[in-house]
Amino acid sequence: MTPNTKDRILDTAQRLFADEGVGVTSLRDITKEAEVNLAAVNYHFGSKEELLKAILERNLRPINNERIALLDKLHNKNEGTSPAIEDILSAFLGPPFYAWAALDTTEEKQKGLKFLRFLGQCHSASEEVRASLFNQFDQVVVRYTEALQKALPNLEPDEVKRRMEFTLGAMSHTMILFELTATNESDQETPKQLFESLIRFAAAGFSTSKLQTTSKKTLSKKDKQQ
Amino acid sequence: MTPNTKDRILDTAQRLFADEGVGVTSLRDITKEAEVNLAAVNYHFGSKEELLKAILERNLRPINNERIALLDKLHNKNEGTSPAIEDILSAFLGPPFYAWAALDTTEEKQKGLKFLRFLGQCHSASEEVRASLFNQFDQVVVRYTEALQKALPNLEPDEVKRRMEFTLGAMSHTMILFELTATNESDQETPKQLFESLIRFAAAGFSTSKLQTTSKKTLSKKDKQQ
DNA sequence: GTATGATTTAAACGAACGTTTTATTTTAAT
DNA sequence: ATTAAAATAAAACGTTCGTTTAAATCATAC
Repeated sequence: MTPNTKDRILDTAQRLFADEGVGVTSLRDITKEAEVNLAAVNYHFGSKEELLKAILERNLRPINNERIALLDKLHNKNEGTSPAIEDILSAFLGPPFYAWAALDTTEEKQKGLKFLRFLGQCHSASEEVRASLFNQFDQVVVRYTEALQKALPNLEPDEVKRRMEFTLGAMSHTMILFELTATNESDQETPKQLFESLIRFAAAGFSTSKLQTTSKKTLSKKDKQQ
Repeated sequence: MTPNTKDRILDTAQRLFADEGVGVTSLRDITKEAEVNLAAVNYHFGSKEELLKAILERNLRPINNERIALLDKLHNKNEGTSPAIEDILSAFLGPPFYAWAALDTTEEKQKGLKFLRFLGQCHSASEEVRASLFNQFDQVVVRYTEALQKALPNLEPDEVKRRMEFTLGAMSHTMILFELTATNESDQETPKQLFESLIRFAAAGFSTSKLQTTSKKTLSKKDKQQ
């Protein structure tokens, strides 16, 4: 309950960043809540930005490692042929959620929720924050995009890239909203259902053929806004 | 090129909010760029938050009005039967993009890009910013969710709600990235293609049946992170 | 026990923030 | 031309920010 100063800062900052956002959370907020001295952040981390990077590093590393490991496992299992779209997406989208679901204590689950929300927010934060996030994340996205392009040979590679962006948007948005559905203790199935729905949604979006046009355009050039 | 003070503030604030984010953009940044006095913001708008609301109001109103009008038109055209999923999604996702594409001058297009990016950022900003955004937007989302639930009677209503959230996430993420693809002047087709891809992606995600399970789980309980 | 390095503490730094105040200029109606 | 209101300008308000400094405390090895 009372770890060393460094971990107290990390835990508290992680929670406040998730709750209030990185930009509006001050070092005074963090150190007061963590019950450590104001100067401790600069002593242990050097600056506020280095603290942010440390939080991202600490939590993202195992998740991204698992993403890569799961993709390798998928490639080994399906020698020669491409894995199923849904399996690829499950390996990509699953780890953050399953890592959270595997947490033991309710206290750890609570902290995990804050971090999922925090991660989702980072996707649309300032350029510096995004840079810290994508430092690790980029390589994972590139590898999964390549796997999806191989699994979808009838789609233009650029179309796969676009659909990967849509999936990333849906994922980050889901992470931000995740806390709202997961805090309801009486319903432990909803979080799992939410991520399974996301995987199915994205898999269907990836799998649709590009030239499918089931209906005509409903917008003409005259329908312009005023 | 040099409108009145009020519009100069609105235009400049819109651009800076989009570029830097709401939280980190100061009134001094805005008034310096707009070449107006610092006190002008509080004189014309009362506060920084009221300025933000004014920007959202000014730009969102026509887009949301068109969304409602297009949905009504769809319902009138398909009397009794539900409109096609892709038509509903096109009516919902199209207006921000088509409003931008209908802008005449490159200067207006540039400002429109900033606003799209700004809008996307607001979706995952602080609670107060989201409140200003959803003040109008909520009613539109509710109406479209109802239309989609009627068009997808085999899906649980909650599943439709979840897929609507996925679509909102993909949309806001796309808006943020939109500027990167649209600023390339040599390629005027890419922005249009991006939104059409989004609509097709979301339509496929909505249309998939809930119980479709094309493959087994790839994650076991033993695969927990360390 | 004493010395040495690591850590914590209290206090202050300069800068930037949103807002307010007061004075000056501009505008428009009589 | 005079007057009242609207708009702009300059300056200062009090707060909060991240960071730094310097002293005090703690831990540990000799």
